[in-house]
Amino acid sequence: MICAGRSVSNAPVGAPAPPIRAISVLPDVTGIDRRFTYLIPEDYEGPAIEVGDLVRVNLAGRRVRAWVLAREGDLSAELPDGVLAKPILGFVSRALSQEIVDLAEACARYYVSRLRPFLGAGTPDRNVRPGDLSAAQAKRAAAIRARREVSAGERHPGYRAGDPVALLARRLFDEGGGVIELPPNAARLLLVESLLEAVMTREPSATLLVLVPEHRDVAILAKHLVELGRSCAALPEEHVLAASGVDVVIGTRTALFAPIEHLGGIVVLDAHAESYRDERAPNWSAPTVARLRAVAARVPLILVSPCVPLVFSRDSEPAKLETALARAYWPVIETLDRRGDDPRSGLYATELGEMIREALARDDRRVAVILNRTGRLRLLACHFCGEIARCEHCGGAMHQRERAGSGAANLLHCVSCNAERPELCAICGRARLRSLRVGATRAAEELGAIVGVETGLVTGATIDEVAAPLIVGTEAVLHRLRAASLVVFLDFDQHLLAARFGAAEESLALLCTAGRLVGGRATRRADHPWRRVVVQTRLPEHEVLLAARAGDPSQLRAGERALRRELSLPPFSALALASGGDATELARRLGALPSSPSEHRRLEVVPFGGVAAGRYLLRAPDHEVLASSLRLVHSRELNLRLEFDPRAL
DNA sequence: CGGACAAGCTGA
DNA sequence: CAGCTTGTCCGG
Repeated sequence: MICAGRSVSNAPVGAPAPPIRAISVLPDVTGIDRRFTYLIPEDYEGPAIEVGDLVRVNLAGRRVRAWVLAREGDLSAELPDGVLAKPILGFVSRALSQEIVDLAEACARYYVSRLRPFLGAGTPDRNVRPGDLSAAQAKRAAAIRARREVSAGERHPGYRAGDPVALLARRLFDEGGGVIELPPNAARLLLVESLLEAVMTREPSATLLVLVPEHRDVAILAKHLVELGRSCAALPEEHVLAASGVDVVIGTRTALFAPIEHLGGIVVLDAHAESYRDERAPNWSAPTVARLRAVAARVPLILVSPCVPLVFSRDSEPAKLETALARAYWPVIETLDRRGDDPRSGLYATELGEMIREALARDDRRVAVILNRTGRLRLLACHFCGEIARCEHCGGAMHQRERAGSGAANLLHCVSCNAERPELCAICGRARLRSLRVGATRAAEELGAIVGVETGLVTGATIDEVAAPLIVGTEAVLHRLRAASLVVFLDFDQHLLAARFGAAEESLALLCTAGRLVGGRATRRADHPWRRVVVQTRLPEHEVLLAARAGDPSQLRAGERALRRELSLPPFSALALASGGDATELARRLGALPSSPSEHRRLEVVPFGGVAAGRYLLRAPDHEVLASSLRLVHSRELNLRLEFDPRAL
């Protein structure tokens, strides 16, 4: 037991000891993730230090930032013998709040993870001085005054309290939250507006937190809401404003960690979107964290999606619009059945060129053509003997690579071992190879020639604005354009047949995204009959295509639900992938856990990708069983990565 | 993470 | 045995 006060205080013997101001902090240093006790010096003159603030401390001789996790009156119980708490070096920034620190701790527990990634997610990029808050509050007061002047007649022209979308949202909010299946072209702004009304009816000063998948959507939605006279903080730029109390806070997944003084509800738009999942460990996903926050704050959570994944509708169907109405908001989807086509016609159905030419001629909007493969030729075969071009060293498929300088012969390049050789067949030695699978780069060249217009290429790597009327590329195209007359999927079977159990849901999501660009069936018919989504496929009767054409994903979901229940796949089980140096040790410890009484609650540990890979797939009946087992055996000294709901499956 | 320190290796 | 590398531990 120590008296840390002695190290900082010269209080005379016999006088009452001054209060010890100790704080518990977590340093912002990777690989530490431990709490340390520091003191606020007696002569400290900076701003009052609160839970969630960033302070600077001296840790093992280094000056580092650290989050304040708790204020402790008495540190005698916390410190081991002989350890003296050091004073903090100063205040750095306001960052989080008690609620967000609690949320981060709940997340770390849920994902059996370190705390630092979650604290980091909510911390603003730029330091916030305590004084900045009052300026933001002044701005908020102005915004509220402005809002009072908005009369009912000045509302968004589309807003009607009796609109089916508004009613649906209102009903779900009043029931305490839930899932809404909102078709691709139904007004999301109307839904948000309705939820905002609901929040403010319940508590006028409360804030609605709105999540969107991409940063681009933040500005668009925020602009609309401001036009409606709502005070609105767009994250991450307006972190301070969000903390000061506004009607709406909008942001991408990190907005879940925004300090909001009085949260009234959370809505996650396009809850199916993959960008809601952090690709870095601990791979947290926004709908899951949104649920943790909503439960802690006791506010409704509304998940909205045109294609509600099974994880959000395991046992019951989402709330939805009446079928005929929903159908009107779905795009026209047309399939080009390629089964009968001559295989030599390549990637393009005979009528495709004419379809694109018509859309370009009759519409100001651009045409988007999607092929989700980058590069030129992804799989090559000898024109004469049919042998696939493979690497002599590792046997992997070789791709075509352009050689620097024009006119030079192409080289074949092995993606896995980097070997190169001239473009010759390894078996018969002849130099004529043909492509079995064409990449987006090559498709852009070919389509440009077929249609006879300027063609732009967009992939995930494209940075510049692309102005061409015909855009060819990977699905990055769908996120780049705001509207299109025609969207073509050149090889949709690649998505439908992907060897992942989520492939069907992801394929439907692609059609929904494309459907937003071309608009709904109801608005299209008379004036823009060519606006549609065209899908080239050899599987025109695939249930994904049937569901999309019917504008009703519930039939697809019913099939998936039965299948996944049968196979005990999520959401009828919980999965995690353990990898890294000590994954084998983790697997051993999990295997040694005493099995619980009822057999079905057992945890399965299966080597993944071969025993030698040192990766293990963990399966339990539900997340809580999985996480609590992992919490029992995981410890700080184990070097491993845990990925819940792994994507690679 | 990165500094401190201990253990292990090398050359004179 | 100094001088160096490598490995392990720990931070308040």
